[in-house]
Amino acid sequence: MTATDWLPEAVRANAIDRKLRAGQALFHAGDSTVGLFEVLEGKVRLVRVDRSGREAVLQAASAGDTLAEASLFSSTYHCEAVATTRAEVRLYPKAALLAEFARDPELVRSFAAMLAQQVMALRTRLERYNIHSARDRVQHFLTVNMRTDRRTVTLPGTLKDLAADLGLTHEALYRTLARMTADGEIKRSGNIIRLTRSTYD
Amino acid sequence: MTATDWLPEAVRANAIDRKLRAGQALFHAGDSTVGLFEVLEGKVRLVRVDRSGREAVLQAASAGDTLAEASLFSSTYHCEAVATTRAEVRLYPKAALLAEFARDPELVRSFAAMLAQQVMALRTRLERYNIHSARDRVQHFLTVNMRTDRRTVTLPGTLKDLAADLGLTHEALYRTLARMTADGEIKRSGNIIRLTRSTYD
DNA sequence: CGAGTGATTGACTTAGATCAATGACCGTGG
DNA sequence: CCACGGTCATTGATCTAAGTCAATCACTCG
Repeated sequence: MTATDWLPEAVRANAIDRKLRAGQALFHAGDSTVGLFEVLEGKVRLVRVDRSGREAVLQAASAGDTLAEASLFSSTYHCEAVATTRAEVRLYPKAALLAEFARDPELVRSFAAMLAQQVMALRTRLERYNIHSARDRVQHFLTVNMRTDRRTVTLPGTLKDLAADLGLTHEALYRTLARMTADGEIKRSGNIIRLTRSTYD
Repeated sequence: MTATDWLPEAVRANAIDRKLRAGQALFHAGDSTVGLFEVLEGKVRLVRVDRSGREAVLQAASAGDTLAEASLFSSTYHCEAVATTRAEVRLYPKAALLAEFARDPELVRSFAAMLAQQVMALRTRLERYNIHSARDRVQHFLTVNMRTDRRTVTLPGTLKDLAADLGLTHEALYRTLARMTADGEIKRSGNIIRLTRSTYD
């Protein structure tokens, strides 16, 4: 379920790791594309800069995220990539990847499947962000991430991470969870949240 | 640049159009997947329902949007699709699509390229949503959607649509634009916004 | 043991949501 | 041809939920 699971050995073997210091650029707009990046450690940002020097973040990638998938189908980059912390990235060179794509059509399908999955996940997060109330946003998250028992959700990381993921401050999340617990809507034990059967049904 | 541009004639020829009344379901969780949907008119929602009947919207698709790309690689649906208005959808049957995929590897690449593009666009919108200030959010939108002259942005639809896209109420957007205009940051003429050179640089 | 981080709660402020009203515009049907 | 219903654009007033600042406690790690 990691974003690079679909990559075959042939491509992995050609990967190149690279360390970056904070502030160092990975590529610039206009550079020729070199391949697919995976962030191993630290944080890397894709940024577009307008003529007055204002920056707009296109993506903030952390460990485990992939970068610049679309660049595989384009000859130059259209944004900057900069490490915002000391970071380590892995490059899967474009040539090796495209060669594998040509040799193995099934691989392209896996790639497409992974991308389709991502599109869905991103759209879902986007919908969540359209909900303005913190409580409803948490509800949305819980409903979507319910385990198959349809009762519990296991939180992946820290609550702070979750807060960032939900687009809330961590304080707002703590308070919201506290209120939901007080109202008997959920029960928490460690990093597991149990949905209490709603009263109206 | 439409989401279905990559579809070849062979697949288009097999498309099936279908009209839905408001509230009508397109498919249910557990149903076998039938193909890729394109919304021609109206609105269709992908929804996940939890055991207490609470709904979480996974995607709200309007005219021009595509639906359930990931279902091409899965045998059953994992959510409900319901028209929220009278709507018309076009179905590209799975069999025809997969057959074309098998016949023409280049097509899968086009599909992947389109998805990669979408992933990037969605990630960018997500980053925008992480910005809490309405003004900075508008700035982000403008910087990202600047035309090649790097000075002007042409608004696609109505301001209300844009507001929804930005995750703001239309009132908030009007006010923000008014303030930015008053501050000389932008100039508006019709649906074109011109970025005034920032003062600090 | 002290530094660093996560979890939590309190107090205060504010930006944006909400409710409301108005004018412009546009198509349409009588 | 014009009145009318609908939607967009815009602005005002008000309210509240979430952001911000701040403090505390628990825990881990070297």
